[in-house]
Amino acid sequence: MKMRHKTEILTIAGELFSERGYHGTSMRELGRALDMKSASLYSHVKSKEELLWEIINHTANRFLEHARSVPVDISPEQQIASLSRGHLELIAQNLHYATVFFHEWKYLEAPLHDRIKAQSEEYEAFFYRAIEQGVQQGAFHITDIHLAVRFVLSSLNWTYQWFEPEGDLSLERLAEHYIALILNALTGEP
Amino acid sequence: MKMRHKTEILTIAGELFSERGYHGTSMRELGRALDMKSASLYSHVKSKEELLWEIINHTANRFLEHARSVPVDISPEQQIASLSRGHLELIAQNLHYATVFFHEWKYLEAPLHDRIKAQSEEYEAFFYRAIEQGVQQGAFHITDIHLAVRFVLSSLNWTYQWFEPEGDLSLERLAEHYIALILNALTGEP
DNA sequence: CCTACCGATCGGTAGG
DNA sequence: CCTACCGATCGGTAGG
Repeated sequence: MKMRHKTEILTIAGELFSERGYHGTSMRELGRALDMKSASLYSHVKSKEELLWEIINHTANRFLEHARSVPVDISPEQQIASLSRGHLELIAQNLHYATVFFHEWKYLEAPLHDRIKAQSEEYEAFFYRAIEQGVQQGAFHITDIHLAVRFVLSSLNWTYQWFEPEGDLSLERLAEHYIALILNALTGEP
Repeated sequence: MKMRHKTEILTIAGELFSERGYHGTSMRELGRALDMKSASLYSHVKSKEELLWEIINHTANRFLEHARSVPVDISPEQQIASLSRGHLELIAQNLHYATVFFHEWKYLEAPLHDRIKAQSEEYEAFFYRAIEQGVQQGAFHITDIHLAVRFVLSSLNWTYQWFEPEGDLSLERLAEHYIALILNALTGEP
């Protein structure tokens, strides 16, 4: 009859949702993983969707927090490097949450879905402005900044699909190589 | 009482699975979208998972077919360009199937899962060999080819998450810009 | 945190 | 392709 904290429930929910999907995980399975009855979960959350929302919203906030912490008075290259490194670290160090975030956010109901969408756009704007600065300063050679933002974020996001925290490839090495590839892509002559 | 073809069922299943997920779509919903009872679906397929398998296997085969059709006696740059263009075309022109492929393949049962995994590795090898050739010829400056393959495929794969076939951005323009960014990334000085 | 339970829905089958 | 139906499971509530 030991009491659970909400964060403990969210952690296990993140594991199960990332492995089997939100719709593929039942409250009974989650209860079983926590050694409690599914009915007891409802004293911590008011619905299954609340679990999904908390995982996704928490992750979105962490992405935004990091982006806001990147200085804007460093070079565009350094901004892109810092944004990219933070992005990869967040994914690699919170693989379950990141997987749920990327994989399941579209299953949130409309108002919540829209809030995440707005946060994503705010987040992308940090990449946009860094690349824009780089173009203005002549460091980057990009004719479609929006497309370049998509390209950079695509290469970073997909990491959740294959990265193994216990594998041979360290996060440091991954980040170093990816940042080099991204900066090459942005600076290359047209 | 009009008869349905299996491809028609698969097309609608692809739409529903891509929008609501495999676990989030019921056979009754699929039947409703096809104007038939869910029980009747079982004269076409033996299980819900067969629908998922056919969509994913068909998509995997099309990816492989294109990769095999790319000549190996053209320059590494041209090989990467052709592989990338084909990849983007396949996603953009089969957005529902591609979404199901990327999003739901992990929900296949182990033996089917393994077959798709093997096909994915075979597919990645085409990118690997093209980049390897480019490195040997001095055109690409890459120290970790596996990581470069991941990077390239990541940037391409994520397209299914945001591309709108009816939107302002044409497939041609997308492919042109992405190929330039990818080749920049691979050729850039270290 | 539990037991007991609700109506709804699930994938799938029998038999025509 | 249909009607009728199966046992299992779903998210969630009542009441303690």
